This record gives sequence, structure tokens and C-alpha cells, in this order.
Amino acid sequence: MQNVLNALRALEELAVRQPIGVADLARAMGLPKSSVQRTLVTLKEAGWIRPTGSVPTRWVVTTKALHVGRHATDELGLRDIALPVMEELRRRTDETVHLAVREGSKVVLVERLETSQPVRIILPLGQNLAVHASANGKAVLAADPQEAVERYIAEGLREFTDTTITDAARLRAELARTRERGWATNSGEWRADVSAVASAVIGEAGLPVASISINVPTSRMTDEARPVYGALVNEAAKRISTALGRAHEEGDGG
Amino acid sequence: MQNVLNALRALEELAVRQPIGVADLARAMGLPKSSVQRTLVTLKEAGWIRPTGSVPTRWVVTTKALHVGRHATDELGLRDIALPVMEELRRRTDETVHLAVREGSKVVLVERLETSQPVRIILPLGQNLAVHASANGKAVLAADPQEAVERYIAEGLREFTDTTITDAARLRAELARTRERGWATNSGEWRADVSAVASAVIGEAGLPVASISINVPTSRMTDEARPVYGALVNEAAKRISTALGRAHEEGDGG
DNA sequence: TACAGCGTGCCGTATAACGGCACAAGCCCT
DNA sequence: AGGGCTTGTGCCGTTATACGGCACGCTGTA
Repeated sequence: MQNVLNALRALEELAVRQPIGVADLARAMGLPKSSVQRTLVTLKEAGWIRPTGSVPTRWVVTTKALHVGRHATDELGLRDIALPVMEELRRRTDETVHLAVREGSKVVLVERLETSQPVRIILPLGQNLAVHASANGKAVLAADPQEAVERYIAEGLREFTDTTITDAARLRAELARTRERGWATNSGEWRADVSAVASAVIGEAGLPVASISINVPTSRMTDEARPVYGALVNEAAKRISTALGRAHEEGDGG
Repeated sequence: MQNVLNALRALEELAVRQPIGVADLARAMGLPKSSVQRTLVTLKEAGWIRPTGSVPTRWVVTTKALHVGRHATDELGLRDIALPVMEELRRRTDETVHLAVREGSKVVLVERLETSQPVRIILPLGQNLAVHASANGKAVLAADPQEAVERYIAEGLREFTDTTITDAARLRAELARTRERGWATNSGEWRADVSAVASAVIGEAGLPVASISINVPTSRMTDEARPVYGALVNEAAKRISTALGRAHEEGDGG
């Protein structure tokens, strides 16, 4: 099934580089031009990409992927369960609320409700969050077994800002504190002007399946506000966790 | 490339029906079980789906599609251009603002900023909007050439609520009014409790490429508010249109 | 206990994908 | 103006690869 793998890789590569032509894409993928050309036509037939109409031909992705991707949180009705809770959080704080799911060693933003105040950064859904430099990432990591933590640390802790935790020991200590109080925090560790507080949603297996966070401009994240937000996300995550458990029981009788 | 087409179809089918097993999916697709099984394993290898871990095996989509789909508005930097304008709209109205793109005969929601007030419906990104029963849809349709309108009407006007326009003549009249004033409206025509006002974003070819809308509970959509919102979306859409044009000029020198 | 359904894997055949190649058109740098 | 280079597109013979019937072990039900 090499064929399908190539086609899907082409799609991903194209999404990042779009708008792009056959030759460029073929070079980027290290494949013959004619093979890539055939793949592009096929992806077009399937409705996943389309030519811009310009000459020379440039290709872009359609919304088909978005259409498929919106089901990513369907598994246990996570979206339906989390949204009301998220909305209450947003109403109480008037800050941006994020829902991220864990996926392998990645943490991915899947839903968001924005503050009504002006914001600098509006993250696109589908964005991978830095695990060691985001509140959601750290909340998930803290709820993971130690081996998963070590595996992640082994991959290296990339530095984004001057507050990013790049030292393994410091990260372990931070995760320990996170476990104690039930919520994680982020002080401009990914972007200097964004701070956050998050708490993990625990699935039936006792493992973190998602995380919910309150994101604010660093300037508004005072030392008094942080624990208040912490308590809020903690409670919210717990509510989602238990609701998920109930949904699962009803769903499959066990 | 039948192979790839089947794989992508399996992905779409799976997304809608997830969590689902091989046999069910094979039945739904009218394909041999072994072929579908092979496809599923391949899609897993590529990271687009994953087994839930339960027994018997059930498959769900990952966030890979979301990750690819977020580039759907990259083409001319639509997202970057539209978001600031959307945010200003939301700030001025404190109502939910939607950005939809046109794709073939479909209109797809690609970005949203929510009101800070409690809302009943939060639409997932990637959602197809009813063309004749949504403000965004009507805004796009009104900016289309007449032949496109007739082609759409020929497909039939499905009824969603008792205010849905199902009569071709009435729709043509409504589109004419939309063209006159520059903005479209929706009075609970898709969901009784959701009303909206929208204006189309016009691309370089003079055709509609997107649409921006203000969505409010029907109870808040008074006769006084409607033209006010109309003027706002109209101006917003114009700003996005001209900014797009400039971006395009700079982008390719023509 | 028999059975029907499931998910998984094998394997011989035939088909459909591969990729080298050629060609026309457009761009840029003389 | 021109020549060289790169582009997108399409053909076609070979061969590797996907197809799908089939069989297996398992689970839950009648």
C-alpha cells in the first residue's frame, strides 16, 4: 500500500507548502515527477485538493480535511461534553479557553472559545502544542506514567522563550508540583506574551486523554489570579472526566 | 489509482461512523472485508486513524486531518487577513462571527469567534452550511453568476424550518434584495433560534471566495439591529476583499 | 453446544501503478 | 530577439503490487 502512503504524504506536504506545483512537490518528496503528478490528479478527483486555476498550475488543499477532522473528538462525545463546561469557564473568566487532546506523544488543540478582549494570538485548531512549554502539554504529561515523561524528555526540550523549561530536572520538579495541586501552568514559556493554566481530563484507563486550559496575556496573569484559574480548570477537568466516564458506561455497558 | 480513492473514501466513511469495525465499514462501502482491512492498517501506518484499543477493534480518526485542514484558508492568507477584521466585528457587537469559504457549490465554515454570551449552538469548523438557508450561503450565492444560482436551485431547496425559503422565485427575489443592499440575512431559516447577517468576500476574478457573518439568537435579531449588522458585515467583507486583492498583487506581481 | 458474527492473515493471479521519457509552453537572463 | 532551462502534462511497456476469496481463531448468543 505504498501508494496510499505516498498520496497521504503528498497531501500533508502540500498542505504545508501550498500553493505549490508538481515539480517542487516532487523534489520535496524525493519522488519522480510523473508519480507525483498522478497522485495530485487522484487527490483532486477525491476532492481533497484543487488547482488554483493559475498558470502554471498550483495546488491547494480543500476543506475536505477539515470536514473529516472535525470528527476527531467524536470518540466519546468529548466535544459535546466539554463545550458546555468550556463555555461556563469562559463566562466566569472572560478569558480564552482551550481544549486539547492527547495523541501519542503530541497534544493537539481541538476546540477553543475566545475572550471578548482583544487578543494577539488566535491559534488554529489542529495546532500541535509544545508539550513541555504549554499548560495543556504539561497537564497531560504530569498525568502520564513516569516512563512516558522520561521518553518525552529524551527527545529534547526545545527552547522557545527565556522562560522555557529546558532542564530535565526542573521539568520533573514542575510536573511534581503540577500533580500536587492538580493543575499545570505556563508563564510565557512558548510565547512570551501568553500565559496559561490547565488541568488534564482523565479517561477510563486512568490515563490523560485531553486537557482544558485558560489562556491569558502574560500581563493579566498575576500571582493572585493563577491559583484562582487553577481551581477553575481543575474543577472543569474533573467534571469532564466524570461525565466521560458516565458516557462510556452508558455507551458500551461496561 | 483506485486504491487511493478507496482509502480516502474509507477515511471519510470512517470519520462519520466512528467508532466502527472492519466488517461494518466494509458493508457500508460495499467492498470486500480483506481489502478494507488492508486499507485500515495502511491509514493507521500513515497516522490518520487509530484503533481504540478495545476488543473487538474499533477505529477512530486522529487529529491528522485537522492538522492538514487548518491550511485550507492559507491560499491567499485569508485567515490572517480576515481574523483581525472578524475580531473587530465581534468586539463591536459581542456576537458570534463566522468566516466561511466557498468550495464548488458548497459553503464551508472555516473560522469563528464566539460571543461572550451563552449560546446554544457552537458549529464545528468544517461544517457545510446550507447555501439557501444560511446568511453566508445566500451572500455567496447572490454574488455568483445567475447560472450558478439556477444550478443550485435545480438541486432542490431543502426545508429546515418553517421560515426556510423553498420556493425558487422567492429565493431569486431574496438574492436580488441581497445584491441591492450588499448583505444577506437569515431569519431562523436553518435553525429556528439562529439568525444571521452576512456579506460576501470577492476575489480577484470578481467571484465570491468567502463570506463573513454575524450570528445571533433569533430573539436578539430585531428589525433595528438587522440593518446595523448588515452595514457592519458589508464594510468588513469589503475590507477583506480589498486586502485580499492587495495581498494577491504583492504575491505574484499581477 | 452449535452457530453466526467478528477481526486477522495468507497467497496466487491479474491488474493497475510505476517512472523513464518526450513534448509544448513559459520564463529569465543574456 | 533568442536560447536555454524549467515547467506541467501525457504516453506506455514492464513489473511489482493490490485484490479478494478463503481459512482461522475467537466471542457472544441462541
